[in-house]
Amino acid sequence: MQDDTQGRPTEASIVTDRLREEIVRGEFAPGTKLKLVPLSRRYAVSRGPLREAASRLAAEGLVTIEDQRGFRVTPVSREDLLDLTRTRQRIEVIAVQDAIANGDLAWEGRVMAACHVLNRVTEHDGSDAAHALFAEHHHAFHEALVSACPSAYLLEFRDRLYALTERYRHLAAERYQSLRSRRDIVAEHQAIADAVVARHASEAATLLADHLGETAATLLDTYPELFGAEEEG
Amino acid sequence: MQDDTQGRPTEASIVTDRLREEIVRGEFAPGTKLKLVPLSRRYAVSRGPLREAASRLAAEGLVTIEDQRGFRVTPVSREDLLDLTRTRQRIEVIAVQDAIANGDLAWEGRVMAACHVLNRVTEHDGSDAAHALFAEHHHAFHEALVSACPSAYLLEFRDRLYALTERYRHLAAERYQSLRSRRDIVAEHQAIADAVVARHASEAATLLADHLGETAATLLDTYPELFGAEEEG
DNA sequence: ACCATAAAGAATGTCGACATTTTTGTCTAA
DNA sequence: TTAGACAAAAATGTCGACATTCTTTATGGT
Repeated sequence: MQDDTQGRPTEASIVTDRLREEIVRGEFAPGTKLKLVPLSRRYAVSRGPLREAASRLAAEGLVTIEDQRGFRVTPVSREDLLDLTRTRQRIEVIAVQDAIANGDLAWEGRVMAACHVLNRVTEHDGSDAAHALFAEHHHAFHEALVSACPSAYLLEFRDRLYALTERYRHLAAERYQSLRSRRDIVAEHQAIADAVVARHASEAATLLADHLGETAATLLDTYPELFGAEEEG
Repeated sequence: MQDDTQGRPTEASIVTDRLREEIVRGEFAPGTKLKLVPLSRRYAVSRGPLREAASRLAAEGLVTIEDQRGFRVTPVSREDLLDLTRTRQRIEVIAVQDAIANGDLAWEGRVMAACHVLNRVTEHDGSDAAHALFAEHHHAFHEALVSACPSAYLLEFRDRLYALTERYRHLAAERYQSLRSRRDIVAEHQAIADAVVARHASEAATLLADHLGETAATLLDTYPELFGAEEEG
């Protein structure tokens, strides 16, 4: 839990954010040991702040602590992705229904705006920049959907689950250049946005849950061999 | 996320558990600054492991980080308790329904056993020891209820919410000696256990949600003045 | 060839010290 | 009396060094 009204952030906080982002981007293989000396060179900080960062990320589920053996990027597995997806479906459904019940007009605007931008930006080419842009706006869209949910606890949990899922996406996308399925992503997003703005709660819930489920299913049966035991780092 | 198969735990892990327990027990007033030098004396460790512990607890919501200003016990408020309770109702309801759908006979046994023990131990007197015993078995009972839920993510989130709620309970109980309401706690617990074991999912959900809601309501309107701005430490 | 054992190397965990920032306390001026 | 500025004190954040533990490699026996 971090305060918003902050002056200079601490090195530990900075490195936490950087490390989180790099893990989510899949730049460390799952199960990789987070060796503090190399990392301290990479980030130009000592091991102290790094330990803090790893400790925080451990509580978020991205890092695993093995006492006396240091830190490790949390492994991935088929079972974990299934549980993650199922949980995310449940949480996001609650959050979006909360948002539908509580959202005002400005919220509707944010949803439509984010959806529009996302549609225009959805994987025009396969470049890295395009993928990053997609990831950014995809995140913004899903964030907008639930942004009218009044529960801070629910939203925070949702954020964590989102980050964990993103890692799976990036891991798959990184290894297999083009992560494109036969789904019409634009149509899915548009349908969700429409249902949400029309305040059709149960329809929105179904669409959103299916959307999340489809993503996981695509990952799983397109790249089934990806999620087994992972090698050392 | 901590591994189970561990040899000697690290000082940071030990102190994390101790600090968490003390905060949950309400031994630090909400909003209190966690001054590291006094704490390092108290736990006989240096400030390094303490910073790690505080960092981990921050991700659990028990501690708040203010960069360059150190750590602080997360404040309490009426709004926070309401959000916490509402979220907990939703999460626990899902978890218990999962458990009902997936639990086997051994799980039923665990529920009945924990309920029985809890009934026999429910606040016989007002002593500290009795209260601690009640807290322990109350925790065990609610844990047993959801122990057949197969989702690790859901259970972990539930644990966090439970700990946060426990802090409110202890804070109120600490200040006001006898935390006894007109509720028949034993009957409530028994009804939940019965519904759960009978696999009456929606009835169990209602009973459980009401149980949690009642607890929060009791805290709020018995001790309304407790949850405002808290003093410095 | 294989396993157990032992030594060497590497990485972690912890501490104490230093620099910087925040906080406290005091004094002055309006 | 209050507000603001300045100095002193305290607390934080960060680093580098030491001891311990884990890991790897080498060694020797069966």
